[in-house]
Amino acid sequence: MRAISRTNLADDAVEAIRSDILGKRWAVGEKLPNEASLSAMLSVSRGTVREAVRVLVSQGYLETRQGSGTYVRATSDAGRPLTMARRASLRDQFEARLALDVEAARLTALRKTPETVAGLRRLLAERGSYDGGDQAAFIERDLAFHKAVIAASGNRAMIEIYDFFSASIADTIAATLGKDIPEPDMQAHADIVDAIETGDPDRADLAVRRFMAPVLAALDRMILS
Amino acid sequence: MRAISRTNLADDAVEAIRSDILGKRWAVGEKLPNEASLSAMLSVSRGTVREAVRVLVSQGYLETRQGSGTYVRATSDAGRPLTMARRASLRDQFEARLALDVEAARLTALRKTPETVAGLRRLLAERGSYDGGDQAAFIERDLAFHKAVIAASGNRAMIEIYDFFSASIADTIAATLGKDIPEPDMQAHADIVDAIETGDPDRADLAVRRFMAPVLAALDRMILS
DNA sequence: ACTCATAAAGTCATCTGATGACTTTATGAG
DNA sequence: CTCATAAAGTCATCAGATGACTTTATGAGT
Repeated sequence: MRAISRTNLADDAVEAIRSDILGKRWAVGEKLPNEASLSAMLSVSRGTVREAVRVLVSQGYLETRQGSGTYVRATSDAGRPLTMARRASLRDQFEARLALDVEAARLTALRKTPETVAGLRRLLAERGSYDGGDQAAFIERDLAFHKAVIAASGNRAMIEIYDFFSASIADTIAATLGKDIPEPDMQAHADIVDAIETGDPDRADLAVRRFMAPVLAALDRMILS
Repeated sequence: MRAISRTNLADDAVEAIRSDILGKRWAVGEKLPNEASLSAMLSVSRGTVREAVRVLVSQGYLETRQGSGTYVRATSDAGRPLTMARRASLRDQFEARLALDVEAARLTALRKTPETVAGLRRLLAERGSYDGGDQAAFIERDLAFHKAVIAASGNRAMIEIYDFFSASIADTIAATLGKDIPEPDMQAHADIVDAIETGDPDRADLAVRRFMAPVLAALDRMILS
């Protein structure tokens, strides 16, 4: 079955370069390697590099100057194309995420393979439990797990929406709150994977809701206080 | 130093093709001439055509299928500035909508007031049943009802996401399929309102899923055929 | 006639190589 | 030291070829 067959070099190149841009590999105004170098770095032809670069130019990330080079115009997609639900409250954003998390878990349960389940368990092991150390890193590992559940559903629309939200939320959380948000424990995470493994969408649904309930409750307390 | 230095064939090609799309030269779902033909029509090389087409794909106007051709995905730029999940398949988009519909119904059930329920009943009455008349108008009335359910949840994030999808999907549905998609009947709609009125989120959840099931089944049949 | 596996044709995906246009840098005469 | 000019670097565009995938045409077998 198809699911996440990315068979498209140019799109891969777009994401690779965009990722480097968002990761501040090059500063704003800085020049990228020339087309031949990018071609070698990404192991694709120069024509494919050009297709990728032109997409990023059309999206405002890059700028090309003939005879000179290709330059970074923006290292963040903040103000850019998605003026969306960013102004929505944190509570609203979490609820939207919950909607995606639940449905993705249901779909993943229906479409799971032994490989996807094994992959989720591996990510969960890598995530570990929060030991009070680097919080940002832990949140990142945690998000990686949840994004993997979405990805396993094979639904591109949900993947993209979730990506948008996770970036936005990570932003908000990091800056405004820090603590006070209860981190669902290992067992709650494992329950989701177990439910997916059974292939029962209703169980997967329930596991995700149980997982998110404490977080939403904590948000309500913060809003009321 | 000119600001309007149009000396860029690929950008010219993008605008030429986009203009033809917005001008409805090709309907949604219709196939464009192949790359060689476009190359000849625009008097540019095939590589330049590919760069232009890829930009339009990234912006949600077109869709390419290897071995088959390039197809129009949307003939309007209404939904901008969300360049997001437009490339997802129709099935994926419906699944994402289902996720929002279900969660919104749950939240609405929890937060309902007599006024919101009355408002939904009124919209449902206005919608009526499909009598074989103006299809676009009916779809619009139908969407109005579902958007009202989302709106009643009070969740701004979901409202905005839903708006984005409904524009995109209305586009696609109207042009590509027309019939063959079963329209859930009056009773299924009424069941949702009834479930919301009870205030039981699980019942609301179930009512929405029952409502959408036939549509998804129909989509599967179309995909398989 | 009808079904269905298979061949053939059509189309996008990608690579390689080459030429032109424009910009930046190096050069050297004055 | 200045500055016109050559040289080098880089993007813009084209042409041709091969591979991968999809759609359509074909024809044997029933």
